[in-house]
Amino acid sequence: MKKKISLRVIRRISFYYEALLKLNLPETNYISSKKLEEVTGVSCNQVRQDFFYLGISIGKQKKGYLVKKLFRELRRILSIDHGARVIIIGAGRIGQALSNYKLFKDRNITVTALFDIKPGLVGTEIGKPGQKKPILHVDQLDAYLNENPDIHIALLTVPEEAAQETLDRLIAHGIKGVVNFAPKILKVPRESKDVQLINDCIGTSLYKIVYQLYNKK
Amino acid sequence: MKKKISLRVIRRISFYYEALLKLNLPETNYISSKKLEEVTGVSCNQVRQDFFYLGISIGKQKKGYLVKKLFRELRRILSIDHGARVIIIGAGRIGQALSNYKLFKDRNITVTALFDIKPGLVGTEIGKPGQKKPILHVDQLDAYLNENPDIHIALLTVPEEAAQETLDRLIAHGIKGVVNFAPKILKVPRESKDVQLINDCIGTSLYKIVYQLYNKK
DNA sequence: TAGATTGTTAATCGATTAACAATC
DNA sequence: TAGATTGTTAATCGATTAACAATC
Repeated sequence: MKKKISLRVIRRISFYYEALLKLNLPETNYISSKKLEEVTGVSCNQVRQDFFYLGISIGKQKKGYLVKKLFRELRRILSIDHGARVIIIGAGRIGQALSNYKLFKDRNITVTALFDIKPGLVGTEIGKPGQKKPILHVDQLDAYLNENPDIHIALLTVPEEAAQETLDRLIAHGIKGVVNFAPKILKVPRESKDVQLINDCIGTSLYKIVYQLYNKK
Repeated sequence: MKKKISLRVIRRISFYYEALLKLNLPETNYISSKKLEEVTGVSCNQVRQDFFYLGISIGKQKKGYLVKKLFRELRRILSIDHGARVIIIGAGRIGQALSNYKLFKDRNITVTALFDIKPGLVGTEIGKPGQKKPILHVDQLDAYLNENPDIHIALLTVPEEAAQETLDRLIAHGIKGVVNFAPKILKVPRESKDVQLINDCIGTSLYKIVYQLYNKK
């Protein structure tokens, strides 16, 4: 029975990893939970709690965590060395932005292709020379996934109205993980419970700001 | 002393609002918490709990909530009738996508202008005819905010490297609420505790999917 | 009336924070 | 040694779920 790891934990783990990337310390240095608090904003107690929960017990009292070892553990947890390959459905502005996302490069995630239905887009390529990604027609999805059996993840950036329908189609084609960026909560059909879906609806957090700003006493 | 309302509650409230928009029921209809569960995926218990917590007690036993009244309450909580006006800092693909975001229109949020530093962008306009928004230079920010004293919210879509610096600058110019979309946790300086900041880092949830997919037993 | 649905309280669950003995 | 920092447990906090009396 696997321990369940919440999105919150994974998100913090990714903060630690990014902070480590950015600090660019020699591999033989040590970094303490206190220092990690400083650079990530996550309390040192939370840092240690996370490490404990995930079974990372590599710290040395008085010193902290060996950068080399910590890197290795974080990479393992985030499955960075798997080098996940993903596709993007919807080649609008958000899809295009994601196709070139620096964050993904740092995590060894490769966008291999985009899919759309717009005649002006389909058949073109985007990205810098040497990293060009084709924009294919959604009808080519099935063939593409057959040719690329290592692709299990899709990022969904189609318009809200097409989102649920497209998700169903992706699942029918065997996709196992989907991140939905449209501002609409999607649901995985009952019969496909093994499919992972995250609703990462862009911009919805704006309403907290609006709420707070207009409800000050 | 104001009750603290978490982002989660506000997000769910926005789901209810959107569901209501989409269902487009006659104002004299009733909608039950059970029906809201069906269309939003939020359990009926949670729906009633939220309404109770927010002081919305307008239900009728056996019927549910009068659509007209419920709309009014949700709009009030989300401050939709305030018609918030916001600016976007960073006119790249994500900034441009947000400037034309359907979700914002539904919520009566208006993007009035974008800011950037790129010579090719500054001075141009984007958006459909009749809704064109200027792209101004970041140096014009101060003057712009003086001319538009009703603008208190900025959406931050600059590259990661420039994010913290730009946030500090926005705060110096009097901005009171910021949503950060860059995949980097930003912090509000200690001396500006009244500024609301939400780190809505796009794409970071992808790591949960990757994690889950590569850690199946 | 019987059935459905609310408002509200209590129980449960999960996540964060605090504390501290162990020890390098 | 004294001080710092870990790993781990316990306490706290907050959010969700369950239950049910009230009542239309």
